[in-house]
Amino acid sequence: MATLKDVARLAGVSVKTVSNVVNGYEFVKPDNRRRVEEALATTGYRPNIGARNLRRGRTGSLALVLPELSIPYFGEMAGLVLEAAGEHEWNVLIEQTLGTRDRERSTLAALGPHMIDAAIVSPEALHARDFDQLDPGIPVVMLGEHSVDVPIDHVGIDNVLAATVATSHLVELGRRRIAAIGAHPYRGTATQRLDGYRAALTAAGLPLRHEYIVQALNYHRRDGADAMAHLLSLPEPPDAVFCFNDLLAIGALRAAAEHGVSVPRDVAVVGFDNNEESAYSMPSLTTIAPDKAAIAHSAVDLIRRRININGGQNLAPEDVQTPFSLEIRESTR
Amino acid sequence: MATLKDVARLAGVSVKTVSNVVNGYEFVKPDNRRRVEEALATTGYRPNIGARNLRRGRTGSLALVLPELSIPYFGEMAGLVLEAAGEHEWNVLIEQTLGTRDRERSTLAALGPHMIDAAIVSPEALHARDFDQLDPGIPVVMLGEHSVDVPIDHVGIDNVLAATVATSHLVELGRRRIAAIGAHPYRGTATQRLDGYRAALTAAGLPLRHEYIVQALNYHRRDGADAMAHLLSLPEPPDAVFCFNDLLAIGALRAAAEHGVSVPRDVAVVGFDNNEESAYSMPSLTTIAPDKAAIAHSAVDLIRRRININGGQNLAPEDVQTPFSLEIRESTR
DNA sequence: CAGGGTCTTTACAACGTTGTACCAACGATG
DNA sequence: CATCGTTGGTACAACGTTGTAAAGACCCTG
Repeated sequence: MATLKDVARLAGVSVKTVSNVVNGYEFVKPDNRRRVEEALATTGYRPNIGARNLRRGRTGSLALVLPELSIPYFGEMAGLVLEAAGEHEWNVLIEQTLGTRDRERSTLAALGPHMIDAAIVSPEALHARDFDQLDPGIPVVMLGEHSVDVPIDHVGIDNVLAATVATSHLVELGRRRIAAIGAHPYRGTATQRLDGYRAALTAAGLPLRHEYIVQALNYHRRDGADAMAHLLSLPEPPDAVFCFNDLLAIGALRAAAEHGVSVPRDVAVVGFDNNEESAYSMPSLTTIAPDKAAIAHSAVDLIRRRININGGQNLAPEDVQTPFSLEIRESTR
Repeated sequence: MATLKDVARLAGVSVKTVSNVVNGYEFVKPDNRRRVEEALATTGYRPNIGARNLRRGRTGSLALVLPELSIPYFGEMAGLVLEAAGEHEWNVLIEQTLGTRDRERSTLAALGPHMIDAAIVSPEALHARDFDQLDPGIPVVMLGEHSVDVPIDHVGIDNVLAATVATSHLVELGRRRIAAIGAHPYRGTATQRLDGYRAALTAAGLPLRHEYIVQALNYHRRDGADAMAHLLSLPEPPDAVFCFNDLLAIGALRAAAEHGVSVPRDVAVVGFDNNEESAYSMPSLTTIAPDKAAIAHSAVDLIRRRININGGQNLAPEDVQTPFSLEIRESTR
């Protein structure tokens, strides 16, 4: 593999002149520039990024920390973050935490300032004090989850509002026994979505019935199916269900079908996330559709802001709210 | 950020002795070792991976090149590759090609030997000669697609056999008008799956009807729906369909429902890939289930083999076939 | 043609790490 | 006591790049 030295020898100039040509430095004599460019071409020179970064003190990589790539929402988000980061010539190193606090913590701790310039974290089980682990010099943006006590940049939609919109939609359909699937003991977004659900019911003058609020410790399809089966076994089953993500909703659709309950006639279902699969489920799924591309771009922008503005240490943490919409499909039609 | 030098000064030893302690070198006096370890702890030293790799001549990263993370199959595969690579302390840099030959080629070319130790590539549109772009010093493993002319390691299932199994399953159900969705002008796996489909029909003494073979230029849900709609509009529509991936099949299920055609009664459907969503579709999808974890592990193993065995340059390219099974669900029951 | 500025190039050091070579102390051996 | 091998430690160079400082070439002005 050719190095600057090799190219310099071939072109008959110093190493630094080659470096200057490679980096687009202005003041190089046309004659030398030509010879260097020829030498670059014949050697097929490619800069050693590692060495460059060692010298420059940055790495050119971002870390993207998320629970699991096999979960559609995170797969889609990861793809968009890759694209957004690529526009600024960042490589992306993806780390999976599998949603456990242990792995989230150790990943945060292992994120040496040497491997990456910044991190985008989609936490699931982190506590506020876990962020102490993190090197203070490295900017972090949190996606989705919004741990209030941590002074860290954050991007996401207004979960309370979105949940209210979703629940109100069910109210407007004339449903009166509206359940929620996805309550969670300490997941922040779950709490916010539950708040929005409650707010919508209260605004509509509907009672809050605790038996209509079902926990889900994981947000997989199976959990949604189990929760729905439970709801349908109640003496007075709901006539609508708001699920805190699309996977839960997909599971709920299946459980409904297996119980011979028609969606949306007997039970209307709303999801959250707008996974690609939700447009094709049977029936297709009404869902809250966050603007995922906007989330990805905002996250990258927040990082650029902290990196470019001298250290960005004493910038106040920002909280960017990205738009969302309610995508109405067959499951509530 | 503390460096070896800082730790050495604090412990009152040379830089190299600290380096020796960090790297577990045996012959360090207990007394010094203790002092160094204390200094390491108080400074919170973390090795600069970039510098280490520059010195050692390796990067500690793999590239994973695939079409799109938002496609469930690749999301799931990426997650498994991350885990498999993590077991050997490799970081994974993911690059999306969006399935275009241009981006696949430029990604291959940009894969300097400096950023990564090796690459795992899941090509979609690459031609054999595109691999010339690649630095010969960097090991590559291809997933799925098997471009015959390229002397490169490869991991995947036996696509011809798997397609035969899928099609034969439909034959055994008593279906006689079996269609295939997913033919593709130059995608290798498509050709192989078509071969397997043809072989199964021939073995069963069924005629090959060209109107039952539908192209799909992309393998998304929409393409499957379009193809199915087309098939159902034929004067003699099929009574079974083998789709070359699960997304096509999911689309086909929806098109069938929209045409008032019952699955599996009127048309049985088989997919390929066993996406997680396929166990929850309505009806759930019979599908070829490759052992994805085995693919991920084999790919990482092939890379380790090439890297460990001195240069691995003159090792014959290996072709690892991983197991698969037929997962029978409602769509053929 | 001396003086000054602008362009152009270069040698050197440094980023943080590790391999190599070498030196020093030590106990054991002859 | 000279020699040797083992153990423990160090100085230095090198990985490939770029910032700094300084030197050289050039052109203008008076």
